[in-house]
Amino acid sequence: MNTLKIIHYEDGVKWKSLEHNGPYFPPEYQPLPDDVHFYYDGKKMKLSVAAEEVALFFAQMLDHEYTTKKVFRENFFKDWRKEMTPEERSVIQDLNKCDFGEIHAMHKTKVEARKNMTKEEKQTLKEANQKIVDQYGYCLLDHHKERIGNFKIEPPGLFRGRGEHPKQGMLKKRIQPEDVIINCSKDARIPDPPPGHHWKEVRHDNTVTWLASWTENIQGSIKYIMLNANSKLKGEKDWEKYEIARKLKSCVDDIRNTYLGDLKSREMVTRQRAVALYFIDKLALRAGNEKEEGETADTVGCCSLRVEHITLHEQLDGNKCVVEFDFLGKDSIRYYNKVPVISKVFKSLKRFMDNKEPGDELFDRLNTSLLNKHLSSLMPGLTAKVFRTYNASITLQQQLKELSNKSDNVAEKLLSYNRANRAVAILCNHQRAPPKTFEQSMANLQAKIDARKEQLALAKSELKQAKKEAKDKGNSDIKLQRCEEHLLKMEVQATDREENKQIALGTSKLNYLDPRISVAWCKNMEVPIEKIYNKTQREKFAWAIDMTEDDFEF
DNA sequence: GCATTTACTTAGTAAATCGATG
DNA sequence: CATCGATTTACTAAGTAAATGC
Repeated sequence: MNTLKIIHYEDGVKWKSLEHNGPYFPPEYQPLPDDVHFYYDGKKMKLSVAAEEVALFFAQMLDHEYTTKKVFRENFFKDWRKEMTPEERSVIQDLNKCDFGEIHAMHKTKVEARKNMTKEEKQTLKEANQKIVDQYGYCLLDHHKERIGNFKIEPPGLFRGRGEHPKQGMLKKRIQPEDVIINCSKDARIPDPPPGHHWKEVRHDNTVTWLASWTENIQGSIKYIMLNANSKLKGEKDWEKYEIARKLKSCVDDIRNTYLGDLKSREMVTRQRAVALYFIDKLALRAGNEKEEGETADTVGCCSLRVEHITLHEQLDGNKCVVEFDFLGKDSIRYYNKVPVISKVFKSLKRFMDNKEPGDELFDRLNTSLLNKHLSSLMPGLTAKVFRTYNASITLQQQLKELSNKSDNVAEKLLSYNRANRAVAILCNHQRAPPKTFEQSMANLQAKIDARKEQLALAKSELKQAKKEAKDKGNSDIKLQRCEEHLLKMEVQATDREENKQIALGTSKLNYLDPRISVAWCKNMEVPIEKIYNKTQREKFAWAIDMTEDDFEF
């Protein structure tokens, strides 16, 4: 357990043998039935197959907010016109004159029909899907059968970037076998391309973990077919990640002293680096790589913060030296926080912002590469994101210790667990859109609680009466207890749900919290592991569930 | 006991990080 | 140093299962 890296093979080699059946391709486009029409400027118009397919992509999304956005509409229209025949192109010049109504209606009918399928039809469909999974969903890696995470080629459609993405609405093209690179071992059977097709390339690169790849046409980036999270390869990588974070725990005090000392440096780079590290450590900010302007939504992380993203307050809400953050991070999720900082950091920030305007970088001498180089010199394997893992996991461990009691019942223990989990999610700014039916379902639950309370009160008085008349057979006592338990459970549920309105627990659970902390907690608290990890999660964290004793400490 | 609502799971894929490459 | 490639992290939506009400 002391060696950090599991050395399986010589450097960089990920496997010795890899065999699979290639990716699964989405079905071909089925042209619209003859009674479904597209209209331009009020006139019926039969589209070519290529133009029709793209029209359907748009029509399918008509209920979505995307289709009301200017950028989305413009990008879509531009790309759609490229798919048209010259004749179509000369007619169709204005998206506002396009009537997708019938196509949209047809789509909705189809969705409805799928929902209303009989049990048998659903069963048939399920079996067909299972057949696809059986055929394409697994591979042999070093003679072990492993599940593939995403074995399907992404179907064509309209690009749905997050936030104000400049490329939203562009046509994501259909991928052909001729676009796909297959990776497998030399001695493996090469997967058959679909009939009449060939692969772009077959290579045998055992220094990577992917089975197939293609280049996507929106950003020109590469997409990969990779293993499921429960695979040995991914599991070991995950374990390594947490071991590095634990190693940070052992030297984090030194590192903190180092960057606090660096705040006094005469070198601008060093001071900027120190302040950035202070943020990354204290606030669990992401590194913040620079991004190409105009290619993606305007989002930032620590190193790419600009002056308009922070406001300095000498005094705010009774605190001194408060930094107010307001920026869009990964996935255009807003980060808003008011944080009291030490005065040296505050003064440095003021200096960094001198003579700068909105749009200028706060840390103009710093980038993630520089920062990570420095970090790796402090501890092998240390990068900016290790701080997030470390701070997330250590927070969970602390919170669990603080919040949970052995004497609590299971529902209360789980509330404590969720609260600890939530503290981490808040730290990492993992948000979700409040569920559309949140208010309603909250009101429903409250109504049920009230009803139960009433019932309980009634039952209590009845019991009293029964005891008085000495005709109680002892079983209404138990009934009452059950009723009380149920009420408590619902109240706990209500609290939990309310507190969780805008917070997503999944991301931290899956990616930041050392599962051994949770496994040890379950053992200690005598909570079944199934209560905190569902089947998928148990599979992913099988390594931790197997190896962890109740005395594990992160 | 069945239909409907609600909760939970899984799939899908975009968007980050970070080291390698030229 | 900028770009690229591989891998991890992220949220949303669709699908499915469970709970609930009639």
